[in-house]
Amino acid sequence: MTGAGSTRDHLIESTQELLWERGYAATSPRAILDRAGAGQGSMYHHFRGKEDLAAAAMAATAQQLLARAEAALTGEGSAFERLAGYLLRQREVLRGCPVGRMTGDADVLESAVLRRLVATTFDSLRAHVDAVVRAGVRDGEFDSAVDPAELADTVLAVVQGGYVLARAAGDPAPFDRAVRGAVAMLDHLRRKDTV
Amino acid sequence: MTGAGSTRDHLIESTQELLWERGYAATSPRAILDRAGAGQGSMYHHFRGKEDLAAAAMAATAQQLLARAEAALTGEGSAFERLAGYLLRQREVLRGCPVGRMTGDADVLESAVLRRLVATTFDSLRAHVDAVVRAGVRDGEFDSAVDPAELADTVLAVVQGGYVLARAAGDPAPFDRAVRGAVAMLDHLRRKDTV
DNA sequence: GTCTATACCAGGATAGAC
DNA sequence: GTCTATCCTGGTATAGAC
Repeated sequence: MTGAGSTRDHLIESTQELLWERGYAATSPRAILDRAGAGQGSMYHHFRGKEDLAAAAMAATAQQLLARAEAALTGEGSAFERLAGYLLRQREVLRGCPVGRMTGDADVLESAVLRRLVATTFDSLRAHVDAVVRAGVRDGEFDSAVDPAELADTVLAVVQGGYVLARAAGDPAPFDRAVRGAVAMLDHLRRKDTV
Repeated sequence: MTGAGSTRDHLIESTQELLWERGYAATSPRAILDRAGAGQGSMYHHFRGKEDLAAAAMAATAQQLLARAEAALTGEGSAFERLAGYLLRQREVLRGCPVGRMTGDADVLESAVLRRLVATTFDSLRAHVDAVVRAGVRDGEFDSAVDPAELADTVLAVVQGGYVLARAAGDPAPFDRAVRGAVAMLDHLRRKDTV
C-alpha cells in the first residue's frame, strides 16, 4: 500500500495474472519471476514463499471482483433489474472466474489460507446478492414464496457454472444462454400486478 | 473391453479416481501406478503416456456420467418432474463434477484430445436436457415463451456452479440451495392452467 | 507383459555475494 | 533489496532385463 510500481506490486500483479491463467498448482515461482522481471531473491524477501505470495494476489483479486459485483448490484433500478444487470454484465467468459476457478485446484483447497480466501470471497458475494433478493421480496416485487437464500445461490451458481460450460465448449455461447435463461426465469418470479 | 480386472483396467480406474480427486496436471504417473499396484512398464506398454491414459479414463468417466444423467432425464414423469429430479438428485457434492472439474485445468484445455472429450460430454448432456425442456414446451407444460436452449444451459450451469460454490465453502449447502432455487423457478414457468 | 534402473528437466526453497 | 548459484525432490519418459 506504499507506492504503486514497486517490485512487490509487480510480483503481486504477475501472480494475479498467472493464477487466473494457469491456477495455483500450475504456477511456478519461476514463471512469476519471469513475468515480473524480478529474481528469486525479491520474492523471498517480500514473501515467505509461493503460498504467501499467492495469498496476497488472491486477496487483491477478490477485492477487485467484489468491488465490481457490488457496483452492479447496488446500482439503480429494481431488484430484478439489478440481478439481471449482474447476470448479463460483460465478462471475459473464457478466462473463467478468477476466484471460482481456484476450487478446482486441490493445492488451494489444501492450503488453509488460500481456501479461506476463496470461501470468504463467495460469502461476501452471496451476501450482496442475497440483500438484493430480500429487497425484491420485501417490496413485493418478487413472489413472496421466493426463498432469498436459495435464489441468491442459484444466481451465483448460474454464473459460475456458465463459466464452466463456456470453457468446456471453448465458446462463450453456453454462458450467454445460461444467464439469459436465468433472467427469463427471474422475470417469471415477478408479481405481474406489481409491475 | 476384454475382461475386467486386467492391469489395463486397474490403470484406468486408478486414473479416473485421481483425475477426480486431483485433476489432470496434478496427477503423476507415479501416483497412478502406486494406486493401481503396477510398475512403470505396464503403463507405457498399454498406453502411450499420461495423456493417452487420461483420455481413456476420461472417456470411461464421461460414459458413466452420461448414463446416469440419461436415466434421471428420460425416466417417468412430466418435464418439470424430470428436470427437478435431475437437479435434486443425490450427488457427492464436495467431490465436484468429474468432467466439469477439468475445465479448470490448463493442461487439459491445452490437450486437443482431452479438451474434445470434455466438450463432447457437455454437448451430450446439453442435448438430453434440451430434449426434456422442448418436450415440456411442446406439451404446453411450460410457458411457450421459454427458450429451450437457454433453459437447458441454465440447468446445467446451476449444477456445475453449485459444485463450485460448495467446494469453495467446504460445505454442500450452497449446492443444495442453488438447485432448490432453480427448481422453484422452474415451477414458476409452468402454465398453471395445465397442471 | 511387467519389472527396475536410469536420464533428464522443472519445481520450490536456501545461501551468500553485492 | 536484489541477484546468482546451489540443493533437493519429484515429474515424465526411456532402456533393457526377466
